[in-house]
Amino acid sequence: MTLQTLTDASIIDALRRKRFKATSQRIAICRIALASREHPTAKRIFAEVKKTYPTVSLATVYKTLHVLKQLRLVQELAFSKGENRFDSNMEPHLNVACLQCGKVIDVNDHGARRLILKAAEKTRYTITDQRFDIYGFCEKCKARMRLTTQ
Amino acid sequence: MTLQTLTDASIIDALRRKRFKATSQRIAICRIALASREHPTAKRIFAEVKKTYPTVSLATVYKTLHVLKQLRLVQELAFSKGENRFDSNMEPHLNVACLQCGKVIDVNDHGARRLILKAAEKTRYTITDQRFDIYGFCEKCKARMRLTTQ
DNA sequence: TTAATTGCAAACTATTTGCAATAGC
DNA sequence: GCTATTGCAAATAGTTTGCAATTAA
Repeated sequence: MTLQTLTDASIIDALRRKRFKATSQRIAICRIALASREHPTAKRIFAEVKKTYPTVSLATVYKTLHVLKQLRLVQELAFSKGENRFDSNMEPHLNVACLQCGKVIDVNDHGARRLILKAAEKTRYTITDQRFDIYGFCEKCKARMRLTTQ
Repeated sequence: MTLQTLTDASIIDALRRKRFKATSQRIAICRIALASREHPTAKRIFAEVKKTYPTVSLATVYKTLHVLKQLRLVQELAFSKGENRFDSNMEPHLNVACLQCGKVIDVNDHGARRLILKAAEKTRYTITDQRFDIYGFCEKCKARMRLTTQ
């Protein structure tokens, strides 16, 4: 499923296929989580859903994100500090993250796929998922740091 | 610094160069954290250090691991559930992890380095670190699963 | 001598869980 | 109608912090 075909109908469908109830809260949370390319945190999604669904709870957001993981529609990315983030890009890709501002850029590169094949070959593991993170400093933060240290 | 040259003297040296005090607890924790290839958790390191240093505290282990991160001698790997793990292999490599038993195999592959260069080029980020995780099922667990489902 | 570090306990934060009320199927 | 799900509050787990006593430099 790609971003273009992501309608409420397709969300309801994906939920029902695995016998999950398509509640209105769930549909709203799924819509936001799956449409975002910003690798949002649970709290960020919560804040977004509240705009149209003021009574929703953070616990429901967490529970729905767990459902989306089971449906293999999102991946949870844990970091050594702060909250986890959720990524709806399930294709092998690179997350290039800024250590200063937290901005994450997705880079699609065939090298990622090639690396997975090689790892499978060398280890004889059956591969199901992957996470390629690259950490550093984005252009904006680099410029800002140059200014503050002069 | 490689595993072969990792002596107490070199640990003390690395600490002092950055003006950290070389306490006996720190040396013991560093020795264990840097020698391990098992991506240990803080608790695992704590249990190991206690064998020779029964009065050490978990807080000191965490503080020392933070020092090792500052020295760029270990990397902290967070997962969406459970404790973080610490990896003393600082070269670009793949962590091939079994989702069933948790076993992690390091795979050194030049493709990893190539991917970092490409990401830097495309995003203009200055890259400092990376983490390449591949998840799946190891041969042993696959065999075990075939047996239990038959 | 003095400033950093230790070990304890308490604090903190992100996430999960139990449960009565509610809503989908 | 039955069962899953919601939203609240409380619990949990991992990690961090404050502080008096101790130790390295």
